[in-house]
Amino acid sequence: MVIINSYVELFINFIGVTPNEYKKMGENLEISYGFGFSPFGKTMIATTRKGICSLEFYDDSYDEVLNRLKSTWEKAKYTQDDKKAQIQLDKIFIGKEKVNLFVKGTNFQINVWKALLNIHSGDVSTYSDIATLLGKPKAVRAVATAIGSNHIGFLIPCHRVISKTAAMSGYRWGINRKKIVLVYEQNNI
DNA sequence: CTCCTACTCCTGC
DNA sequence: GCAGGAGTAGGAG
Repeated sequence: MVIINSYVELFINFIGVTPNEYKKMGENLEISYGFGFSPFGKTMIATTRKGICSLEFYDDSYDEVLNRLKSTWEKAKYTQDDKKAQIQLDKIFIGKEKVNLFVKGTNFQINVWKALLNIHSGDVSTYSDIATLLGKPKAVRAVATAIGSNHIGFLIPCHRVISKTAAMSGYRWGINRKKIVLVYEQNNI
């Protein structure tokens, strides 16, 4: 069951490439990344010309999220710009405007991530609902794995997927943060 | 091929 | 209520 309410939401344009497609274009990719703050703590954001390719929360050290960025887009050229990053973060979390996303994943992962975009702010869904939505009701664990490998926090709303028994289940950036994001959204509809 | 998993269901306490 | 096990489909190497 995916509950859909109607209210204004970020308009998200989604471009996905498979690992093979990325191999062909990887050499020319330029990534601008930086560290800033969002309502949910320290945040790293990275963008290409095609769109945002990473948005991750971190607590003490950014080593982990930066390493993950660089291993995902291993052939890209990187420039750091924290000021630009903070401006982007402010637009995302405070304003409401169009956002382009650029992600790398298998077809299965991309389909799962697209499905997440249909869960609106303030609503939640479950892993089995997403699996059913994709026509593979038994692929629950595979769906969960795909959701867990999402690198674009908040914008691809993996925090809106919880387990069927109403437990929060997992979150890459900490269960506690998952709760905080959900409460924040329910209060900001 | 052999692992592993941000799941779910069913049991038995 | 909680703990443990089986079933499960895909992904990663």
